[in-house]
Amino acid sequence: MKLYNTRTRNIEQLRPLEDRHVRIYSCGPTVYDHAHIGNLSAYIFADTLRRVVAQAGYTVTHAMNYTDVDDKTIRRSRERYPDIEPREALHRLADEYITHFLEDMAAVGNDTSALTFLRATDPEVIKGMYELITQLHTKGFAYIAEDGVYFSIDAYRKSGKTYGQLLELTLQNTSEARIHNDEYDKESVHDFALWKKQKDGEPAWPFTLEDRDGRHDLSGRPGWHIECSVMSRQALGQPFDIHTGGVDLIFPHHENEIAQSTALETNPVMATIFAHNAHILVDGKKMSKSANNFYTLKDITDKGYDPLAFRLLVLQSHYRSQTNFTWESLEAAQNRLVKLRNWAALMYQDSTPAPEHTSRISRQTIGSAFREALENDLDTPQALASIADDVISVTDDPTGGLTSQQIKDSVEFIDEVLGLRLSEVQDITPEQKQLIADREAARIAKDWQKADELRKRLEKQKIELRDTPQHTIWYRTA
RNA sequence: GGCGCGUUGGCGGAGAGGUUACGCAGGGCUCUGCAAAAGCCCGUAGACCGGUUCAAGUCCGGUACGCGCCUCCA
Repeated sequence: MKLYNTRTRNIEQLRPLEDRHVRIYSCGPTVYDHAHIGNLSAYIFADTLRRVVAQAGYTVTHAMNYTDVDDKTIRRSRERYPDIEPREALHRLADEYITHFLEDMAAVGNDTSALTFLRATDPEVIKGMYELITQLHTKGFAYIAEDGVYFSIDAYRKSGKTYGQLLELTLQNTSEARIHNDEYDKESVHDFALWKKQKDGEPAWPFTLEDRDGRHDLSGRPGWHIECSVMSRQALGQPFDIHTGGVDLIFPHHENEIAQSTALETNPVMATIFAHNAHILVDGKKMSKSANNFYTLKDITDKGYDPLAFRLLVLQSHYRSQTNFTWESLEAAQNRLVKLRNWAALMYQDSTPAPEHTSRISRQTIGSAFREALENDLDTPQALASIADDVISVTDDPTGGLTSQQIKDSVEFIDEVLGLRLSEVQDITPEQKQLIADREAARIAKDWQKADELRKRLEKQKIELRDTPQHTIWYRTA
């Protein structure tokens, strides 16, 4: 398994730190609103990565966080529940959007049962953040300011570690814009908040730190970056193998996570591989909440599209390429999905094995082209192409010379790795099978009128028929 | 201003120094009682300008345009 590593800017062989076990951490959602399809594409990437790593023979521990405390969750919770105690309001809002999130995840084929979820406001996590910040403070990597506790990048650098492990940070590309925006009491413009003191009406957790001036009451809430540092360590230990997220998280989020997580360690590596997915664009621009040019899954389903068509659309392009979302391309993906399902339905139907192909195409050989593509930096477009080449269109026989059992195996294998849920295609009922058999009999008797009538009855049940030289095939219409 | 990425056929989107990506849409043919699907074939893609090479979408340099990050962000 090879994967592009942002840290080294190279495609690298995956070498798990523990034998046959791969630990993955994926930056999850901030639960203040519905996820948009750009968010979902990042989770489709993470889910597919986990599937591919698992099928490559590793056991996988995959952790994801919920950011359930930040500026946006706080603001929204106060709007929504103005009369409720702030922490309770926050919790309610988060619960609500976590539910929506899990629904969306399932709808686009992400297996949430394979994930270990952590919440930033979980008491264990809060405790972990308190401990880490305290230690950072004790060791001189953090300092107390007017409005909170900040991480000192200068101290981190002086300890001999690199701030800027994922991208080249120069004075020019970081300071200029930040100087003008800087409204906080930081020692350096690069420094970032580990903990923020409570403001009016905001939820807060007890927090005290002691320095030479005495004990400071800093009750408030965590900074964004510290959440991921603590949750990843609690779920996976450190260092772990793969850290995923969108490219927009490279800086500052992941850079800051690395600094926090490694300041107290001898090993400067937080995770071996940092893997980042490129964005989905709308009209050639990045989709974002702030630009208000985003679509949610509901927008897609409202137009009658299948959420799994969106998954297929995402998988059709490489995760490191920007993808321009258009309704036309979603339509194309939906058509392709329907055709894949029609092929999957063949697993319930008799097929005539063509001996010269049966040995070539099987669960194992889907593997060679398919698996090879996926294990090469998760090349899902190539893998999908190999399905078409090797499986679906090998011979005149629509089954591709596969027995129904082999099709079933192939479909299940594809599902296992791509999560397209093709195997959920239902078999037809015995009654429907009888109708098909009756029509066959009518055709043999050249009773065309009866044959056509039976076909019409099936069409009303959303089943269409194809007569091939070998036999009659059914498939479902939407 | 700094750093990085991209520019492929009607649309989306890959791999790749010499041979079909793939999908969707379109045209033709075959098959078929009809139908539909499928199969086969087709449309002479590779931003622009130079260079390297026997050979370049594919490597190198430059130009133009677009995008991302540098601020919350998948």
